Amino acid sequence: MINFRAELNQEQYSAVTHEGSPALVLAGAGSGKTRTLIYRVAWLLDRGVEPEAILLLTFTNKAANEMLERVRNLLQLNHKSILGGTFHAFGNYLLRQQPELFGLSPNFTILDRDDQEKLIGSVLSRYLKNKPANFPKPPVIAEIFSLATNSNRDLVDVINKKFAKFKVFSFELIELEKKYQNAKLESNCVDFDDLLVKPLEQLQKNKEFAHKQQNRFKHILVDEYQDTNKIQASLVTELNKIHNGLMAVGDDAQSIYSWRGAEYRNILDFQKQFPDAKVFKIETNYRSAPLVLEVANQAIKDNKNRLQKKLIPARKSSSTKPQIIYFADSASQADFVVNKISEFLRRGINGSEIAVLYRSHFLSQEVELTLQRAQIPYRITSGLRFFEQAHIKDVLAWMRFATNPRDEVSFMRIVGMLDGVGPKSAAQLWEKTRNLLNDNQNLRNLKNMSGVAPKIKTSWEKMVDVLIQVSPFIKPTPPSKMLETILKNGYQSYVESTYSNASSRLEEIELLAEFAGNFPTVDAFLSQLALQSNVDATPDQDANIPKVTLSTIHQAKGLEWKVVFLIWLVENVFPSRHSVEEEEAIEEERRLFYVAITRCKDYLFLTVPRLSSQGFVMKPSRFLNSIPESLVQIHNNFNSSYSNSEWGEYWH
DNA sequence: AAAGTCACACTATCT
DNA sequence: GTGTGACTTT
Repeated sequence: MINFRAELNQEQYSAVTHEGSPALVLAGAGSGKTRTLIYRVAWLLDRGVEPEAILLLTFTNKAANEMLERVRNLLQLNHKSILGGTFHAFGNYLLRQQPELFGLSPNFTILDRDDQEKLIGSVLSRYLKNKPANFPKPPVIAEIFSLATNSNRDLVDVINKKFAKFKVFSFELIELEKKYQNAKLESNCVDFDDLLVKPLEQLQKNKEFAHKQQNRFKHILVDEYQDTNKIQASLVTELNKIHNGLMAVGDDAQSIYSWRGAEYRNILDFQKQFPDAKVFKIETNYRSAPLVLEVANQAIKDNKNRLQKKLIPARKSSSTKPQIIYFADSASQADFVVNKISEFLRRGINGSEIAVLYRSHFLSQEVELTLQRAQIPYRITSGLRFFEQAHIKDVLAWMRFATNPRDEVSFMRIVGMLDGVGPKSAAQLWEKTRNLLNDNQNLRNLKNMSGVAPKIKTSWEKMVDVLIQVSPFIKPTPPSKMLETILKNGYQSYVESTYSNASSRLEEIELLAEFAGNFPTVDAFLSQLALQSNVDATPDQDANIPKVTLSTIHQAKGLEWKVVFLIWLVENVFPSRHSVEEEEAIEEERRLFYVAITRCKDYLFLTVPRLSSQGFVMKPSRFLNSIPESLVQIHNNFNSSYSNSEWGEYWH
């Protein structure tokens, strides 16, 4: 049905139709990497491979869904049975199939980073009654644990190399880690890392389980392979053992997640790992104008650790040069960006074709405010995920505890909302609750629990009543109904009396309830939320209005826009001050710079504010030095006022 | 002693 | 917007 030869270029075609051994596809930015993967899936199906035998692992769930959707359109078929999503979502899938195999009850819940920190905090306060001064706080501890897991290294090794100032606490941290692992099991909870580690453990030691999975997946397709970590690479290696049908797609120049354990060496070492692997290179870039591409090529050239690979433009050259613009301060930078955006909009470019990118979330503020003042619609990928806001987490805590009454973190969150209950009494109540529910998880037992202080007795009983009403054990109700019950029986009035912006928070809970309507069971609903990335989940009331995008570079991965503004190109911001000490870290920042530039199709603006808000002079980013002046237009615009006419020449 | 409240600082990057 | 630390109230 599909004419693969006609619809793909030669490079893509060879990769898509490869057979008989693992394949590594080195696909430069904008080279049709996604297209290649989609046609690969279509080709496999076309050749009669059963959809159940295909596993598609991507960096976000959204990417997987979009790809599968495009495959369906391509083949005009309905393949619901292809498994696709993030490694974590896949891990969750395996765990849900046979929870007992992994030491879990079927109703286990997933801890996000915030929950993880809370659990570590409560284990810590039980374990170390008097914390030594300078003992790391839960967020840092979580980072240490997680990095060790994801890079498959010893805790001590990670502490010595990356967290040297906590060397003196190595012993305590090791103990704490064991207790934390234990606490998760007792809570019947898993964290993100468990979603990878637990399946890998079973694949390595449980022959029967391994065999079943290895047999099932004849073709494993992995996107963004440069950002997989050791555990993920091992997972893939194990799953690949019988059918050997692995195809990994990636670009070592775009590896930007080493700080969470990603190993771009997984790409460099691919042929060592799979000796019969075939390597394909896709180097024709369809996305960017040649000058933009040349800037990108120049930007990355100073990196030593990389595979030699160049991007060749497919597009014809245009006269528009990328621009580097210096401003007096960040306020005039923001003014310029917004003025320029209005100009593009006036000239008929759709808002959804424009993006403002930056190194860290907080850098978006000025531009965001200026856009608001100019009444230009935008969407922003905030640091805080929608599902991680306090009020959302609150209602979810009710649902989670009702679903999994061993979930300590959720319990603490709920009782913490009762008037007169703080951390101390919450911990005491948890001890009692845990003992009471130990042999019988019937929430009704909590109603008359002894030792509940008189002043909270009434609110405690009310709380238990709500939990009983929504308990899936007592009577299963759809998640949207559960939310409604929780809201009506107290949470709504809690929000109203707690937050000044209660109405907008309640609206968001409404939105959540609507979303919950898509899920028949709580388990499905809750795990979906935990696994959803920020990119997947931007609730949008008026999705039809085109919006300018504000995003971190990390979250912009894989996306493209006609117009890209890359702002705050200043030393210690980009590259970040945390990276300037180490060459490896600088190389990663440079890759990030490269990712940012290669998002752009036509109009690229690199902007530099010269004075900080405190008035001291900032140094322009070193990355600008690697761009030859001949490739760009440079503007010095130190006066905060600039005339629009000055930019007129830009519009030829 | 625990809970509540207020002022203040300050932002890595994320599944 | 959130987390923290100092202060006041229960």
